[in-house]
Amino acid sequence: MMDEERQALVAELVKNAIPGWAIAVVRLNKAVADRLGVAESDVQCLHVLDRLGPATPGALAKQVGLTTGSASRMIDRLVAAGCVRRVADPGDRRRVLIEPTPDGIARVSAAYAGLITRTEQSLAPFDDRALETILEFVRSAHRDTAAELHHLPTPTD
Amino acid sequence: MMDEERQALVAELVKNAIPGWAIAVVRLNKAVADRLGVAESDVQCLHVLDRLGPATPGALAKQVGLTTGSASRMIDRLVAAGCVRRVADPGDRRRVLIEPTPDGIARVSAAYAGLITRTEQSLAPFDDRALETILEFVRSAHRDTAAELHHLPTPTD
DNA sequence: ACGCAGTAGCTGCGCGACGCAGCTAATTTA
DNA sequence: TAAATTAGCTGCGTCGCGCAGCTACTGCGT
Repeated sequence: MMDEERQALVAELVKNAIPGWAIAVVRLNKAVADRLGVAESDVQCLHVLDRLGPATPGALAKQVGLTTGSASRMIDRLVAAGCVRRVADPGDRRRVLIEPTPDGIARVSAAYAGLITRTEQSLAPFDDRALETILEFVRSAHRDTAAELHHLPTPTD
Repeated sequence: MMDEERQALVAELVKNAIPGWAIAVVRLNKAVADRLGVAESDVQCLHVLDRLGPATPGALAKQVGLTTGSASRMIDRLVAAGCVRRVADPGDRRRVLIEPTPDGIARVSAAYAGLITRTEQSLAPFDDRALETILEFVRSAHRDTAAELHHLPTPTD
């Protein structure tokens, strides 16, 4: 059985602190999309490309949570905005690789430069031991969220 | 000057771990909206109501990042879905208070019950000292994100 | 070698969420 | 009391999205 102190800490984290942060993150994502003049999906797509490198439209559709048709239009917009390029796959002539342009990467990272600076400053008071704890936590939170993504999508209810 | 170990930890956090989590959070938010059969803004609205209690349409519009007109339609949808109620403000007859229904609260928290359980399990290995560190970090990250929202918004701001 | 199912991506169409501008009603101010 | 301000709601155009169907290419089986 958990002691009360610990229970209160966990409850505060999962019921208040983390959800509050998550809500702000979603709002910020929308704000960034509005600021860049693109759809939220487009920003998400650029994030995925920035993290995973070139990918096919089909893979991007899965990552972003769109149908392949909508992903095709999304890529059209990003190409028109000069953020990505369509590159033919020589090995399979059906496939197309979507590749972020330097300008696309620069634009999206510029939008987050302020937040990164703020966060670095907020991390300053923590010692190395604490930073390791935080990193471990963030990674586990990422795993949990990703896992939930694969268990939740049951539209057939 | 920071030692290299510390610099690597901070860089990993702000350039990989946190963005990776944030991307998953945005995807999950969209997945939950799809699952509940409502717009992403609607889910965000329910979150805000859950955390802050009854609010006016204007306040909700600000919190969610919509115009008052779009917020009005959003509330129409949530009323139709049985998630919120419009309650007249007796003190100011122009104003309307939006109040979540028990059913609305229940539905949105049910959608996140799995994630909360997962997260509680992931927090089990951390001792009380580590949990305090994590809580402190999450709160500061929340503050940073919220602050960025007010500095980034519209170019006309 | 040939045909046929499977895969990858793109397009016509309708739906719905959004912003904008304008409206009414109620409150506040001069 | 009249004018200005605030709160919320509605017509209309725009645009992102899913769905279904299409073409092009691959690879499997006979």
